[in-house]
Amino acid sequence: MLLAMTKRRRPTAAKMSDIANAAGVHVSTVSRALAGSSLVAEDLRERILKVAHERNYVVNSMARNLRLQRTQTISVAIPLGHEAVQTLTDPFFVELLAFLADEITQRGHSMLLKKVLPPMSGWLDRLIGARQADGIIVVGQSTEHEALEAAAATFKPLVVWGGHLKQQSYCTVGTDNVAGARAVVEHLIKRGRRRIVFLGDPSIPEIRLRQLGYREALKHAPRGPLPPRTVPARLTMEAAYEAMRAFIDSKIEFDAIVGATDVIAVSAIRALRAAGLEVPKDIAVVGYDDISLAAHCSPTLTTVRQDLARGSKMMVELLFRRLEGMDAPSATMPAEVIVRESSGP
Amino acid sequence: MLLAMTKRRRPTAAKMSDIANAAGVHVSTVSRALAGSSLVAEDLRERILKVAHERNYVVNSMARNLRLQRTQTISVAIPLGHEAVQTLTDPFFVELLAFLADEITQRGHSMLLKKVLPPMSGWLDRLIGARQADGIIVVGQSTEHEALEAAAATFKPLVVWGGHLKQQSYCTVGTDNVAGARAVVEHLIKRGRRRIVFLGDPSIPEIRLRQLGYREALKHAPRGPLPPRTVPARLTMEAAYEAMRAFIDSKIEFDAIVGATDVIAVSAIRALRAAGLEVPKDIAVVGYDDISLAAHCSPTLTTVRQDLARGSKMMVELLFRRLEGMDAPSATMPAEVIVRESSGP
DNA sequence: TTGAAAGCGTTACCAA
DNA sequence: TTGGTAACGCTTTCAA
Repeated sequence: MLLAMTKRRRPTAAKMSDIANAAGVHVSTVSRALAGSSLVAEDLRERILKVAHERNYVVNSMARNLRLQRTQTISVAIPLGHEAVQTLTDPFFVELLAFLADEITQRGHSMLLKKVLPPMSGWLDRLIGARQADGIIVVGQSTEHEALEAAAATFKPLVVWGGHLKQQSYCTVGTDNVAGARAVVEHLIKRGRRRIVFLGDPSIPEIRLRQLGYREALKHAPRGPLPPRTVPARLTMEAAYEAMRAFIDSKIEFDAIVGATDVIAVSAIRALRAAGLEVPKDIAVVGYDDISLAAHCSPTLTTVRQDLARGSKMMVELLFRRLEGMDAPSATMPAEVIVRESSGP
Repeated sequence: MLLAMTKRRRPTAAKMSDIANAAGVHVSTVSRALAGSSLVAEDLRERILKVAHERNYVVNSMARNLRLQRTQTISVAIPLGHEAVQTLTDPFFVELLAFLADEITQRGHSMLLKKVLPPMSGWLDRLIGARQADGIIVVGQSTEHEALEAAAATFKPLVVWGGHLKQQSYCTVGTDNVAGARAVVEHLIKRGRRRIVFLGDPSIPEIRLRQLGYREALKHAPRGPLPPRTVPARLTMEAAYEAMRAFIDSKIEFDAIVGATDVIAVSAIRALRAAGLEVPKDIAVVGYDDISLAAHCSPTLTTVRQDLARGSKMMVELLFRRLEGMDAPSATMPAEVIVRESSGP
């Protein structure tokens, strides 16, 4: 009685056997008709389709999935093991998601979005084991390199956006972080900057590779090696702002900042200005990603562009190749320096 | 033979009966043990859990869903019937998605992301009928007011982000578009602007409500009514830029632009500058949404803030209430004017 | 060309 | 407290 008041059943949806009864045939015939099998007579098929349409019938995907042992779904997982705040804020990832949704939808699959928060233990095995999806795309390696490495040994339909590391057996798609970072730092050196600081968290593989490129550029500076310096900064606006502010307070001299991401770079600019420093006059700043904000912030941000449309298309393509049992190797795409105002004249 | 070369089976995952065999009990006992039922003896439960853990067992969600008649999944659908380009680009929606992912995950559900592209016919019935999700959140009414109205009659667990229209039976969450737009236009009037143009596509319900607020503000201007003028502009950066450019070319005089969204406002600023006009000196510009770009673009954008964290929390809360069979009415949240540089001194 | 029946991996009811 | 069994709604093999 109480139950009847709080719980209310929604109208039971039609199932295939209902359609079969209404059309005066067996369920198996309806199944064949709906699948467009050539076995069922043309006129009968049309009659069945009409009945199904009239009753708004849609095949129950739970039953269908169980029977067919596939879900027509791709899981997109975002590990946030490294984030201070556990919310998905970086526009880069979010833009990437939108592109992935496009590509996955286009192939007639659904996209299941999974945020993964600490404690991280066993998340990938659970995700694979639950069989909610036919394949998995992981956006960003975060702190999960080892988990990915372990899973890839037995689970093939797995593609990761991130940095390509040496001795890595899972499939990654990403831009050439080392070359991209090196190029943008070389650009800073060309503009006369000598005390260039890297702002970012090198415990994340992609960031680590960018740091590597940064160091290479300094080491091979045309007028002799320049000293490297890394200031750790997490990926959120607030954390990066704080890190920049603390570094300014330390009174160490510098004339340029290499943000590990655009979000970090933009936050650094805000902190620099708050401290009375001018960008790019006093301090030049560059970022990485070319999120849409980069072209619209003030000053506009010199950065390294990652082609997300291409990247997401590539990831989905590789994943589907793997779903078909074929091998699909990692792919590294070129990164392009986009020169704007923040790196100075 | 050829098949064997191209298709490769992944290692068959353990199922519940495997665990049952290994532990020397019946499947039903394993099921109970895994569910934490008090019926199964403590020591036996632990033995079963250990066996399951050793073999990395995870319950197959396809089978579980079918049996339980629920999916622990929420579909988030984004109708793009109105978009020129069919890709999900508006940062506002994308930020909203991120928050929704947070809220849905927190309640132990998965989030299924669905873009809906033209032709739109029947998409909602299909989405409901397929039973891939227990409930549905629709982000933006787009052109789909009627479809929503029809579906809401029989399907309760449906919540829509968008404008609250009169005589609407489906559940919406959104900010008070009329009041928000009215307030920001009143702000422009206070700053001395007299020829204020609305830039946006009023065929979308939310935008239509903002246009209404805009008109109200003009009508009740303190020194007598001001003339309204709407320039239609679709929601993408490119379309808005083009629309603004064309309007500038028309030589009609104006001194302020009300962008229906921040994306439109930012694009308008770009077009105005390209035409040699200064913002805010020659033309004041305001937007709507307060996406993160608004605080960082140049000049910074005066806009109407929608609290997305609160909005998404509200949507998910209402949806879950509806899943439990309770009624849950629409909710309208206040909108707040954020004054920045683009509206002038 | 159609019908009957088995089976996908769970959970829940009924017996023991 | 445990085991057996039916059922969730569909697809597919085998018979007719």
